[in-house]
Amino acid sequence: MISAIRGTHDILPGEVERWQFVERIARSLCDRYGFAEIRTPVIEKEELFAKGSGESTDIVQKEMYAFTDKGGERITLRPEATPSMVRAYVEHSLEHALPFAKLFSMGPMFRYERPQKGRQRQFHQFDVEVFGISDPAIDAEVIDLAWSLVTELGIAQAELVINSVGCPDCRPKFHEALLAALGDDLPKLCGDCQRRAVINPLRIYDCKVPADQPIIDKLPHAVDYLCEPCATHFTGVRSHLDAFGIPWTISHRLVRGLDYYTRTTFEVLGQTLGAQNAILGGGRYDGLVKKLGGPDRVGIGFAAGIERLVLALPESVKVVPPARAFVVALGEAPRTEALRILRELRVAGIPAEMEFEARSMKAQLKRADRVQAALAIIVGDDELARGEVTLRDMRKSEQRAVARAHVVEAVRTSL
RNA sequence: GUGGGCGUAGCUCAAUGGUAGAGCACCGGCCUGUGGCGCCGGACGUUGCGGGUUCGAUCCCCGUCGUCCACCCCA
Repeated sequence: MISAIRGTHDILPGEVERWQFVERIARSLCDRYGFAEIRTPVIEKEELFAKGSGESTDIVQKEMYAFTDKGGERITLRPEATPSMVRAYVEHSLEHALPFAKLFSMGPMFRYERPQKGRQRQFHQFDVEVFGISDPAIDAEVIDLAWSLVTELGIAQAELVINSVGCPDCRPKFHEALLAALGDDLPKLCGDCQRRAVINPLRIYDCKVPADQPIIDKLPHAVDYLCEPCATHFTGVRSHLDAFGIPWTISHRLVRGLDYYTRTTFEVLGQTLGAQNAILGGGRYDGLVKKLGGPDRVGIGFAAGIERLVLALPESVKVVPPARAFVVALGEAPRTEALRILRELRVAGIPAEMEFEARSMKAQLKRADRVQAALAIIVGDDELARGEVTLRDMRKSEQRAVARAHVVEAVRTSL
């Protein structure tokens, strides 16, 4: 037997309805908030992510499905959406057509990691990006969309955390302060932290080693070292969120693992996801468009893990299939007529099914029951002779004769 | 990449060093043209794969693959 590749999954009927529910709400929200859909390729040049996501990130260093194609080009399956969105924005000069571009996309992402709860090698993201708007109101709008997604899906016990990581002007000062405060304690931290101190001191806040926590708890906070514009921006974001009535808390430890973030960062954390508790995460990336060869336009966005949304969905989300009819045929001549009825119903827009194997009426009705058919249309020699069918209401267990010519109308009114 | 748990019927799981069983699901009968409930019957397994120990392995050992959880990282 050939099985699916490790870390990839088939989404089967019964499960896929929950996905469709999530996707439906996401699209509906984008409609309401004025976001347009964009679809970008699953494969990109490797350098897009080396430059975009950041050479130092784990995603680029060890998690990309990168390979050389038959033309000798370095290609990768996309590990995240943002660089692709930026590339498309730059490549098509969307700053002209869409000066204030509000875009969304959904699709598979790929990271070579060890699978666990809420983490697959092929996973799916709902991704939202805005280009060209720097007002803190847009930060709040993007966060509002993210929060509305979670609440409209009925995900309980979700928590919104925000932070500001500053900009290239003020972050060096914060890094300095961080290292100064660390001082003699630095050698006491874990190996990962020692490396972070050199590459990206901010990410010391990501550390979960228990022994390091007392030291990290005493470190200065990024928000206290923001430059004037960044501080004003962050205050604006918070007051807009308050105006929207969205509950937030500041997490000084929310620094995120991608290099491009500036100013606002945020995550929504869930309860039912095991160790992978981030349902969605994002932030502002004001230098990224320019870095990828585009105009100097700001950006902000987030990505939500669809698997994680589905995991966090309440059990009670059961998608009820539309009412349907089931055609039952008894014998050869009735079967031909039954097939015509089946097609008439479908052409008329009525979901209808039929058992094609010549089985007993009992078996056919059992099948009708299995597919939760609301109506059975029974066609046998008796009905054929009278120019009728028997219309059985499966829920009420009542049935009546209906003229052959009026079958579609009778079914439509009885469903 | 590291650590641990688990791989037995389609699904959920039992069992024993002497060649496997239940519940659900499936098919049929009771009901010769009437589903759900009930009763009766049927079909279904190279016990993940490879090797080793043993007279004999589903069980013990080694390897491998898969899976789950955690670290790491992140959606």
